[in-house]
Amino acid sequence: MPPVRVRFAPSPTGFFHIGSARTALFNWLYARHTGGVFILRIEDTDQARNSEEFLRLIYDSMRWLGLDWDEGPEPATNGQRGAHGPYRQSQRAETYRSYLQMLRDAGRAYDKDGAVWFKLEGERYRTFDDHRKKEVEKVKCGPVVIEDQVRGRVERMEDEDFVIFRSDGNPVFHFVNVVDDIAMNVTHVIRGEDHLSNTSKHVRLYEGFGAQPPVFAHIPLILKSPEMGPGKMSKRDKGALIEEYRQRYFLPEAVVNYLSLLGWNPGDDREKMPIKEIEKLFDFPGINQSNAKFDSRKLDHMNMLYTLEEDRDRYVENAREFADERGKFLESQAKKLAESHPENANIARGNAAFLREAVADESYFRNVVSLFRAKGFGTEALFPSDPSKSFSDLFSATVYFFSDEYPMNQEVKSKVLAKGDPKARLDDLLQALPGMDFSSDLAIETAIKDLATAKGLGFGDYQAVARLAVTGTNAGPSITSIFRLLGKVRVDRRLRQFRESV
RNA sequence: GCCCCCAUCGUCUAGCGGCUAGGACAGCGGCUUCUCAAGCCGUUAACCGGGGUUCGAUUCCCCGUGGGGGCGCCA
Repeated sequence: MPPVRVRFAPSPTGFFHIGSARTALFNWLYARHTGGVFILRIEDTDQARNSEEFLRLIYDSMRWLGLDWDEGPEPATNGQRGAHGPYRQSQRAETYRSYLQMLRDAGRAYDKDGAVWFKLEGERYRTFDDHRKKEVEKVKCGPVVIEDQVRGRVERMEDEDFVIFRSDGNPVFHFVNVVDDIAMNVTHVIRGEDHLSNTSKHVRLYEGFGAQPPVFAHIPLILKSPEMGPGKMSKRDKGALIEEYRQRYFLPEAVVNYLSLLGWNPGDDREKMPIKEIEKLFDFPGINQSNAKFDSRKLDHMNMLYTLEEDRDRYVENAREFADERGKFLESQAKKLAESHPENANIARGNAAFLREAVADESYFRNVVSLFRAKGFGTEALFPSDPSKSFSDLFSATVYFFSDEYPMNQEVKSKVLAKGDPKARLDDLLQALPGMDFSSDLAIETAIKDLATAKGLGFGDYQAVARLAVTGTNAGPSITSIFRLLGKVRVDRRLRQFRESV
């Protein structure tokens, strides 16, 4: 058995979306599973629609996901890695020319209407095509038989010559795809089911070159979730772009784990698995035949599982980076808005300044972020997808840690104030505060419990009103941690201020 | 219109002729903790329909229906 060589061949004509990522992942997994070679090949023959920016996004997204390639472009050096390059089709014109000559020499290519066509073998006849509303020439030949590793035996008739070089002189997808797979010794083609119908063309081309077709594995597509409507996931659908998850600081392991489960499973109940485990178990028999609908809630859940066990330092680093990025974004917004909407510009500038201050005290920032990490913050709550809500994120959830100007949730306020005797509880706390030990969560908890016991009450009678006073809301970390991080001075000031307002 | 693929809870799926049809997400109910989460316990929910084959079909075959994809000088 020759070593496995698989490839992922995206074209840089748009954002990198989860369908592409999943195809890349399955190829990568198969290479790693078999100890084979994973090739990245850029299919950029359509100059009109290509862009260097989208190309960069492919590299970045793949690296973020951890899908390293053994052969392919070397973007850092503008070079190539591997012996079968170049790996950008825009640089392979010579190869295509010589392969075309092979076809011409074998009498399998001819010119028509300025384009070059691939010639099928068989008896010819003309017929009217209803769909295309024109007469076409068909060729009588046997069906193409594909032994697909996922679909099983698939037969399809390929009965029309097709274009392999456009009249503008550029080769078309079917041609370059097959030529490169031959030239790069690709042994297994793993791609989306939308290519299944194309495969008959490809097999005919392999035959035309006298080459052995690779093993095909057509994997199921990722469809929209029911609430998004019918059809397959497209770049416009919410949650379709890998870039979005990166910007929202999803953990790439979580995204990869979720994606691996879309159309594949290990054959048992396991879902959350380290990538090494997935590598070990991944193989064609585990791949499903039916399409899978995308479910963002399950992805969120997977991300939460990873977040909860995420290494603390990296989590804090991510938060810091987020604050930094968001700060820059806000500053640039402020600059843009300065003349047209000065008020909004001021808000943006203020928020940016806030973020700068928040990260300035490193250990304090670290402590605050860690508190939220322990609560599984990591998805929408922490890093929202909607940039217009520029402040409804970690820093709206934590604003009271960094500023005395935190919003008071009026709904929560009226609810909390309606229960028991909040004013008395605030007075109790203010009175006990000077003597309280703030050295640890446990010490604070003990102090509040002692106070409650002395008054014939429970911890909860103090928790809600204290939380409201110092945070303005009813959600967040434990009140003891909040007290400890804020420190006695600020707690005292806020309790006092709040007491006066009620 | 033609061709190809697919079909188990709302969603991801296990099942590979005999199961009380299992798990996960979401939902619902409860417990626990100082709130919100998380966690724990419980619970609602599925074999698309019709024919065969078989002692027996979710499982194999055919038809229908439904879903998806393709039918470019896009990739």
